[in-house]
Amino acid sequence: MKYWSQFFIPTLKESPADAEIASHKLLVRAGLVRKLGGGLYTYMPFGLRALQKITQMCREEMDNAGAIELWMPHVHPAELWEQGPRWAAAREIMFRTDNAGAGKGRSKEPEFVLGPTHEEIITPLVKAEITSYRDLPKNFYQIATKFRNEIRPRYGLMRAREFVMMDSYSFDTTDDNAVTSYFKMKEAYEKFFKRVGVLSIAVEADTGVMGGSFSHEFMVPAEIGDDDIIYCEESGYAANREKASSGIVPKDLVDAAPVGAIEEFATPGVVTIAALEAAPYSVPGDKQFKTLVFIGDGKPFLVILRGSDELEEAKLGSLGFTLFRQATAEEIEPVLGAKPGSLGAVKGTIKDPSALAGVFADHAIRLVGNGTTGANKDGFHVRNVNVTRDLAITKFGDFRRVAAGEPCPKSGHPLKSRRGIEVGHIFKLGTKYSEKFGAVYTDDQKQSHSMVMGCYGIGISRTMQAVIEQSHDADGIIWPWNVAPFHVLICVLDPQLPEAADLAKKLGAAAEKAGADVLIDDRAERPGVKFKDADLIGIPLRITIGGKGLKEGIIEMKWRHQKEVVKVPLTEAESRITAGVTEAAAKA
RNA sequence: CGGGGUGUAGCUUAGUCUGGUAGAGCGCCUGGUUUGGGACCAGGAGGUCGAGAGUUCGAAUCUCUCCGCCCCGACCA
Repeated sequence: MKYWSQFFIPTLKESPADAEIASHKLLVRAGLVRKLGGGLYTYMPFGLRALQKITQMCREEMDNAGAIELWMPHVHPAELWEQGPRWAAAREIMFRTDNAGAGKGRSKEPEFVLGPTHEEIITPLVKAEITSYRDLPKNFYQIATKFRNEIRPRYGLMRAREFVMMDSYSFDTTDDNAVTSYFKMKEAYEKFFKRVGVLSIAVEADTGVMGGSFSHEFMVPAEIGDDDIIYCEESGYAANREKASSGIVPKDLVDAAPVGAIEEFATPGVVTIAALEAAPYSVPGDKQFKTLVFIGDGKPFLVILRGSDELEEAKLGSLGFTLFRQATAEEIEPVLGAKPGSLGAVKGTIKDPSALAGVFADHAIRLVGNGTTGANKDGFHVRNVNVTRDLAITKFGDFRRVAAGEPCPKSGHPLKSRRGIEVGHIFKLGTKYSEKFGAVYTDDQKQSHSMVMGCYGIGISRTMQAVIEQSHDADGIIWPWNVAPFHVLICVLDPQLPEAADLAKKLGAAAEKAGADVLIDDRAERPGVKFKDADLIGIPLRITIGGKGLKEGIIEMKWRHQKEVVKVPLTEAESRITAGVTEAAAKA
């Protein structure tokens, strides 16, 4: 039982100028956090209570799923990262120090990084400690502060430079077992988010810089989310837009028959899809081929899409390049023979085909048939281009961005889209890290194999804010029971009256006995201030004790998520509160 | 990193264009009146106007440099 006057909840009437979204404003107004700098926040006593409840539930669900908690350093020798498979990509977001050894008599100054995640730490550890199949599987986790030098911190705790994350790493003997471990985690995550009281949906996701074979993200639907979720209510299909595919290309597609030979024609000044769609050319976007040039690990490669489609750049990750980027006009011309706007992939028109690392085509271009594309000659295009006859495709793949309204790949119903906040992510990694670091085990046939890994993360601090984003109204936060910093708020309107103070203490003790965390507002404030603050900080159950009510022989009960104020006779107060607490806890 | 914006008291801000003693609301302190949805009256404290340089008799205001913060894009839990 805490007394407000002894505790510390600095509430604000006005929103801070730098807060844009509801949850960020409320975090600050309700006294949960204070900002130190961009993406850096102090968890105030009141906010820390919510964070710790989330942490504890996460710990319990991980333990229940058989994972084992440990604690790893957050200062890492950069060497380890250099040995790992993603130094080039990851160093961008890491806080680094290269003068940690300065003035200490070392000839070479070691470089250190602050850990953004721990694959590079856990894998060498497991390599050293586990060598036998008898010790597998294992899943290690920690709940700790992570550091990422975000290019743009945003929305309070949503994207911070320093944040609390649960990260977990599984090690298995075989691919099948790794899949089992993966789905055990998926189940643990679902239980966790349910306990937190936040609606989250698992969607298929891109593996990004993490690498690995498949992956799910846990998304909290919210308008302000950074991600697009593509989903289908009929089939249950749901995926991050970066990963989503659609059924726009029929499985039994037969390519259109060529209507004639390729024919070059002059298109002076035409360098966009739209310009070719216009008169006098009038070639619809979906009858054009769009040719994009990228540089992958130093070599150019082509991506071909329908003119009407957009590239989903994340999907190029499946091509296996460590680093890739768009090519510049200067890099393009010597290889293709023309500037952007007149590019194509028709056999024989590419100036230097041997320079290319590959020509990758989206499946949907097979819908084109007798299409038009650049001639690799400035100011010229070619028509009657057909995929199998005229293009030298290295590999087909899914590279286009899916739009809402396209058919679901499973049911064929129109796909929908909505925004979401990513609060958790699970990856089946495979052997990418274990091979690199030599994490092998010996099986019962004395054979040596790389361990099969998975890695899993939950943004604990981000989840706290996602809860607020999903559960608030115009007056303030509406905490779900299990994450509420306190469950019961006893507003004592006349704290100077001994009978009111005594009753608050007695009812608080009863609520505590029933399992609730209790806060008593004993401040010498006017009732209006107390009610406004009560709504703002969002404690689920409010009990009001006032001099007026005491004379009538009643107190009041009000749930934050309901409008009604219920008058309760003093004689029933204790039992009604106990019953309310018990019921709310059972439902949560 | 590219584009846009912004910086004045603990918080929200006016004043900047057109240079001339730095203002308000909230919050805070003192006294009084109030007392069931952010009360009222009287008094008070609190500012190197983000930092530095320059122009000027005089700079919050004009110029330059730097820094912080916010928004849009790429990245992420």
